[in-house]
Amino acid sequence: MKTDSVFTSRILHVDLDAFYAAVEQNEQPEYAGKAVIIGAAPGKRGVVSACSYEARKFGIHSAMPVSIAKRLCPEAVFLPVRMKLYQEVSVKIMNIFNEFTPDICQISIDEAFLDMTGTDRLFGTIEETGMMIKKAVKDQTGLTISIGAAESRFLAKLASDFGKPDGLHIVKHGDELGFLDQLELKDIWGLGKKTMERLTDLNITTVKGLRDFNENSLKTIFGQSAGSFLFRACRGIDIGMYETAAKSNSISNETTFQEDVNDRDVLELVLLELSHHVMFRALKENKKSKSISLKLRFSDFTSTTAQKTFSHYIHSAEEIYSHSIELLNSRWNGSSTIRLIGTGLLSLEDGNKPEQTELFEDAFEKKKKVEKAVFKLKTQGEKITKASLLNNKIKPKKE
DNA sequence: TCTGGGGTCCTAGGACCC
DNA sequence: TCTGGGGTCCTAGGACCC
Repeated sequence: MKTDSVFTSRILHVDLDAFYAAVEQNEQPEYAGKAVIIGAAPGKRGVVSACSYEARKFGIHSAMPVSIAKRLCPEAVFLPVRMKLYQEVSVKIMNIFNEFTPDICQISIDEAFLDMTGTDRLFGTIEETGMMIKKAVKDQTGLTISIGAAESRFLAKLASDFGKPDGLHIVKHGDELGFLDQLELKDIWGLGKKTMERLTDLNITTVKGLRDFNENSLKTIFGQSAGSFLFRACRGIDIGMYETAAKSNSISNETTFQEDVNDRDVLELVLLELSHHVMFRALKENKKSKSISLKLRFSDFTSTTAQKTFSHYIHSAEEIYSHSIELLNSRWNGSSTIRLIGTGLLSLEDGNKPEQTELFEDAFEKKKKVEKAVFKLKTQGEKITKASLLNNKIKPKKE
């Protein structure tokens, strides 16, 4: 068996091709070879979550408004997102990866880094390893994946993108700059629309061109963090991708209305439902928080957020709701029309972390118990609707 | 053309304390 | 009386990613 010991570390980035669309085509063979678009229903507000390669030929891409996708390709198959199904397939595929290495870092439903360092005696060269993984996934699920290999996560991720679909691209030791210079600046991970605009203003249009700027200039122009990122990215220096454990966690739920709203009753009812969702998820994940956030987006698409941190933990949906209302009142004059409303918990902590409860202990303990009881019933499949929710729903419109 | 939903990280300013 | 500098926490907004 050949070995390629020239690799000091062997990182693979594995990415499922057009994942949601491919799963749907796999499940429903009559859609194979067709333009399939997963997302909001045509005619409704929403965007494309994912689409098949056949649909991409029409210029359709994810995050595009569905209304435009419909115009570009009226004959496409439009399907709703079936997240649960994709989750199941995702788990299956991650288990396949696990047969090749225990060192897996899953970064989204359809992507993972596999550290294959030191596995050459087991699986052969990086090419051979990549081909084996691709074959295993294809055989066991019928889905195709793209793999990028390099000595760093950053380059491996760019390489898998470069080879899409059904790709296997290897960035060889010593060829990092050669690989980067084949890419368009916009294809660099972490370089979004705004930064691209600023780079264009500075007459920087290529990865090579970006390398002409020294680190200090970039830090002065873009700030410490972004400047340092740009300097390293265009040189293929590891940027420490996904290496730091996420420190602040949050849970939020939001809704975009089909038509803009300025009816307080509607906003409050939706906020109540969202508050219950958020609290339910927090309990399910055994997290607690002292901070609440509210998000609003107005008809003109401008957004605002408001947040408040308390000295005690938030233990009930009612608390989220009532504080959300306060934040709503601080941000909304009652006349402008609202497109989106959302609420959430910030800076989550371990739910088991002991807490100091002083004054309102009794009231909080009571609420906590009620919430936990409701949660328990919900998870047992009982349909629980809070009395207040029910009342709100049947409450007659303002006289 | 008209823009979802769920996240993370960074920045900058203000409050407050030492 | 007016004056520092540093540290931490909170808040709002922005950029980016999947």
